[in-house]
Amino acid sequence: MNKVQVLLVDDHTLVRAGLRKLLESIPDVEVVGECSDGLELLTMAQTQAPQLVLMDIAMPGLNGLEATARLAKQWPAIRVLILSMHQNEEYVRQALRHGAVAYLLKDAAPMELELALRTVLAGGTYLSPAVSKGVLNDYVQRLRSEDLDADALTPRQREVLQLIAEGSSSKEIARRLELSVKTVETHRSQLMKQLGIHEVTGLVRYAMRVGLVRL
Amino acid sequence: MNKVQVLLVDDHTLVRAGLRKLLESIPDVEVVGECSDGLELLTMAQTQAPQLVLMDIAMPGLNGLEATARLAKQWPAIRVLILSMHQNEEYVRQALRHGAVAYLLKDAAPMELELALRTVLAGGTYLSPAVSKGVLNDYVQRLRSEDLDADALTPRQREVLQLIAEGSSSKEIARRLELSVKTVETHRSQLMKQLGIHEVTGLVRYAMRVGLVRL
DNA sequence: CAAGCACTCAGGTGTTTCCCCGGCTGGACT
DNA sequence: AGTCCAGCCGGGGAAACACCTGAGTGCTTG
Repeated sequence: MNKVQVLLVDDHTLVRAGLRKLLESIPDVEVVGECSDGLELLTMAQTQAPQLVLMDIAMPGLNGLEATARLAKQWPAIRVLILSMHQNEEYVRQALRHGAVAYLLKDAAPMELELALRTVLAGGTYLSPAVSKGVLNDYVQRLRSEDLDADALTPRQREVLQLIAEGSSSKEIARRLELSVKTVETHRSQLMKQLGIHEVTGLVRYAMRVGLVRL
Repeated sequence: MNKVQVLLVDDHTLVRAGLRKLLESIPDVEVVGECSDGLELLTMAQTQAPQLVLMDIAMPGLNGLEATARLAKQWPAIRVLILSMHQNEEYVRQALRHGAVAYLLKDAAPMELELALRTVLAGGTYLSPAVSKGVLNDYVQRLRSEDLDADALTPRQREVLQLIAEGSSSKEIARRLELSVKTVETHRSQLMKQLGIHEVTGLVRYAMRVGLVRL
């Protein structure tokens, strides 16, 4: 049975050494190389052809996020596990967006590393608990804040708002709802006044926040 | 030390009895009443004044979701834990939106109940692992699907699109970016042509999908 | 070097919004 | 009976937008 070949990327030598030990303590894992920055990774990825890359996010030169993006473009088969100190949600978003399949916090429990590895190899995505908790809370928070203000609207207003947010012009809305264009415009104005919003774009964002339209 | 007073709502007598046993096996928990539907709950909430309500989602008459919403309006201090067979994401959304603080699957491990209770009493929100996993996957999925098409845009276009989606008019954008209004309008047109979108609203939705602007 | 592309700007035309004003109905709650 | 409010409709005008053609710059890439 083949071992999983992992490439290690971190600018701190000592950290790298520690991670290597940790990785090698996991059965079926083989560290095939180490790099100290993103550029080095890009060349080494070619020669070593690892299945996995475990990479720090903060590095001089080409940082982990950028490196992930480029790697994903050139060798999409290589899975990237991001290692980071911050559970900053923006970083997480960026990482995932750039194709990372895991986001591990540096203060995670050692066995998390193995867990993440296994999850990733099984085709999944792993986020450190603290991170995923943040994501979940965000999600919940958003849902919570919704209908509180959404029921400030009358049924008709909701209906019109939804059509607006879906991209219909006043004329189209009038046709669909069998109303006069003027009436639709009145609803529009009312909506804007009540919500304190003065552009269509704001209406769309509002409609999405309250769940009237999906992404 | 006072016990936590819990009200149990489920239309199946046997299920109710089982849950009661389960709850009573948890220290510091006291079941102060049982109801078989939402309407009954609304009256009993008054007389029993429980801190917690553990409620099935599927019930004749007033279902769990509706009941949660009404309860939240009248007695916002009472925390509702939803019990459900389905991990249907829409149900979860609805439940949370209506003010539920937990969403438990009926096939969860018994100790999950205690865990959920403690989490909720500590002011948190609890979702069964299978549920939160779904939520997370959704989140990740969305982020993934994004930049695939987002990098079809040039930096300038992204910049303009973001400002549009944030509610700026062409004039404002021109001022901020120190461009002519005409140039901004050109970018607008280009964006629309490239993306096959013909209204501002569509641009906003697109911008949100690709994560250029937040809700 | 030529081609391609991002980016810049302009003129012009028709449409759509946005916001102001006004008025009329019917149902609900007091 | 009176008031409140959702819903309906209109005129009119300034601003913004959508769509078009055309054009000049500079950088990159084959």
